[in-house]
Amino acid sequence: MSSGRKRSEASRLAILEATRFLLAAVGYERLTIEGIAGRAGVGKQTVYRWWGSKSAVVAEAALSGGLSQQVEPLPDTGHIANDLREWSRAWVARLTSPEGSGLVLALTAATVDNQEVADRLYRHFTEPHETSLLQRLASAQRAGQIDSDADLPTVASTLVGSLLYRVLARQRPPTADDANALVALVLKGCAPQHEGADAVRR
Amino acid sequence: MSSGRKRSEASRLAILEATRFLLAAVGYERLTIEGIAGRAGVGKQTVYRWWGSKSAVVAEAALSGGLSQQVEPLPDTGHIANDLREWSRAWVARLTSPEGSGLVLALTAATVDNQEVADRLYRHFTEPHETSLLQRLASAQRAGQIDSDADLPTVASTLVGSLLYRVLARQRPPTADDANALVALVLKGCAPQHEGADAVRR
Amino acid sequence: MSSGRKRSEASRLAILEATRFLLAAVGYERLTIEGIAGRAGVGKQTVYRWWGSKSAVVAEAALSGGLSQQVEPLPDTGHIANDLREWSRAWVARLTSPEGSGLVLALTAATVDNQEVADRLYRHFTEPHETSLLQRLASAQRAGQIDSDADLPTVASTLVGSLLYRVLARQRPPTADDANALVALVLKGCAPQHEGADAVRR
Amino acid sequence: MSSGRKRSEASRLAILEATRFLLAAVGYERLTIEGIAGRAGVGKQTVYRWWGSKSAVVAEAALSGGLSQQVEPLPDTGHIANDLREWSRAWVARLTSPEGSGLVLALTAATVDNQEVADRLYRHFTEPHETSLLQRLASAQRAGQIDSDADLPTVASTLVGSLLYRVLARQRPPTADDANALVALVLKGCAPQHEGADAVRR
DNA sequence: GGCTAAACGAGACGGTACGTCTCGTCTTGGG
DNA sequence: CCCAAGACGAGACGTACCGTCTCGTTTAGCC
Repeated sequence: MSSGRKRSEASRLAILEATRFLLAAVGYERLTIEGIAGRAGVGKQTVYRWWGSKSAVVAEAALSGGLSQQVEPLPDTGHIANDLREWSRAWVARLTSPEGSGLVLALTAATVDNQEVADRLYRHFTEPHETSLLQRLASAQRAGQIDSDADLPTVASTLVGSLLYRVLARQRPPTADDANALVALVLKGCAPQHEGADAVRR
Repeated sequence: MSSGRKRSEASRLAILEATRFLLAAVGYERLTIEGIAGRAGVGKQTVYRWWGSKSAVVAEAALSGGLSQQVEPLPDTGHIANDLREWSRAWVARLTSPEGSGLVLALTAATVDNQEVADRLYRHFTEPHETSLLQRLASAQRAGQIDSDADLPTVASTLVGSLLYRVLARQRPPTADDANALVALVLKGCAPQHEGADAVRR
Repeated sequence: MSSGRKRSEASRLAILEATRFLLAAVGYERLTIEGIAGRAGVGKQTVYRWWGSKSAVVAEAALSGGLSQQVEPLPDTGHIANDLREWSRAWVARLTSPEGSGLVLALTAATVDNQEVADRLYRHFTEPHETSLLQRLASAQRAGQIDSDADLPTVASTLVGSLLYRVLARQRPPTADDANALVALVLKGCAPQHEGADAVRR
Repeated sequence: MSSGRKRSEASRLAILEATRFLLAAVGYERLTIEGIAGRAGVGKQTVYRWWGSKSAVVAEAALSGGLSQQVEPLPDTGHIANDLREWSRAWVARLTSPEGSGLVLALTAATVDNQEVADRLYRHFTEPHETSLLQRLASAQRAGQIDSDADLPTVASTLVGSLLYRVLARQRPPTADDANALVALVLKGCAPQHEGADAVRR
């Protein structure tokens, strides 16, 4: 019962790096496995051995590259509005940077192409942001800055999705002002109900 | 100065129909011009003569097919909450139907692939919904049901984008309850300010 | 009822020429369809569209190139021994020339690989030589220079095959002397049986 | 300092056996080193360590398998015609058996591919037959059954090569009758010259 | 009503990339 | 030091489509 040669970590990294480079250079549609293998100095089989589809390589390349590490757990200064504004500012900046928007488009294409990849990307890329938001919102809720009846998951996914949508639409990319407007809208939407703040009442 | 043969309407329709069929059958990634031409009983050149790219055919096929006609201009019963709930219910139903979600995915892929197509799709597919929402919201604003300072474009695009995002994420598809929660959040977020409902202010 | 574009004669010829060149340059085993297509300036599909296997291209390339045209119909000077010596000299010269022997090896490999190609090569390459020999032998038989009971097909195929075998064995290639010895052996083997067996003498 | 593990005879035999099996099953062209190693339950490296090329393995497999052992040294009953007929009958039977003809084709392909293998195969496979024939012919010559001037090597190689050629041509395989006709032709061709039967001499 | 010219179906063309197979080499760990 | 296992870089396989380019064959207007 022998074991054979070990998987080459150098090749793995070269493939992911080449994928990231080419994704930025030519976009998802024009990205090819042959191109990746060529630029990584690797046989095509080595790509197929471990990934089996363009979308899978792209997913792992994106997840192991920049962009996802920085899921910094949202500051908690005690002031939810400031914290959300800060978060949204950073999120928008990242989404609208050249690499960021390109990556969002590529990952979206991969998501569209492949359910399994969609799951993986969601789990490692989008969900952490929602989770992180959720925790901060819950903390604000406990602090009484947010209504105790508020539907926090809806709030979180609205914040994340609404901005992503603006990037994907490829029309005017979202600005810091858009982000602030969104935060304002949503925060007021879940503000605590003391006396007369019964907006939706009727 | 003769004019030559006219463009064949039959071929045009056959191509769009074939595109719609194949899009549903195999998805955007595996859709090919050759496949479209073959199924439409048409030469490839006839496709290239009038469209020139996969994404362009897909865009026109989608826009000329179902889904987009029904941009009914949002009911105005005078009760904004009810009207938005009704709109969101219909919107979610359409997005989560098998054809609907498939089409959203395909159009997203086309949008990602091609800026020009992105513009066209936005203009004919998404924008009308936002516009229609916007008009209803403006009407509600005039009726005092919505705060006069509310940022209506942000409200509209949040409603549209937030639900689209949930479809694109391909995780749990949005439900009528999700839609209601979103409407409630957003409506409260732009409710009129009576006196001290200044939750976010401080 | 349309017809589509016609087959390109230029491509056909370029492919056959490239095949001949590469066969001489690298041999049958190292000949590739990609190499042929590349050197011919042609898409691979154009090769596969019309031939479908390496051996088939090689067969047609060989048959349409040199070597086979020259099945000159064997001189008939009335002197069978001289005529056969002349034929065998030319046959050996052709088989042992660099291109000749290379081609024989390649065609043999193709023959081994593919029965259908074997048939075609036999019919167009070897058989004509045997037929041509057979006719000359029959003429000699009528002239009384060859025994009337002689088994001419055996004689012809022995002459052809015996020399080919020496080329294929890739040991000492056959010489003019070998050819003469073979002719002498075979001619004596079918000499007329009268009294003094002076058939060929005059 | 130590001599390490000894070469595994079991692996060697398994490789040769697998080669023979696969040669019969799929032919030379579709035979692969990986296939051999796989079927032999052996690492590829073990094949490369000891042979280094497909043709080399095939050569050794063929030589160490059936077909070659039986180079029985030709009977000598004192009657050369009978002995040659007996030999040719056996030779044809072996060449035209399913395994025999397949092996001839495979070995021919190997011969074509590789000069070194060609030498080895000639030396161990074809030459012994010619040598054995040569000895019997020399004996007949001494017995006066064959002309003293006869070119025995030509006779022997004609007998061997002419029949091999018929197998390689892959048209009608040679029969016992063909063999007899060949023997008759050749034997008459080197029959002793009684008086003035010097047909070919001048 | 014949002429001309563009659009049509068909399908071959030079290409690119696919995903698979095999090559010959290299690495690992067990015997 | 040999071996089975098996990953590796390389590159050919045969297929699918790309977008372009002929081919006849309709099918309009226009004379």
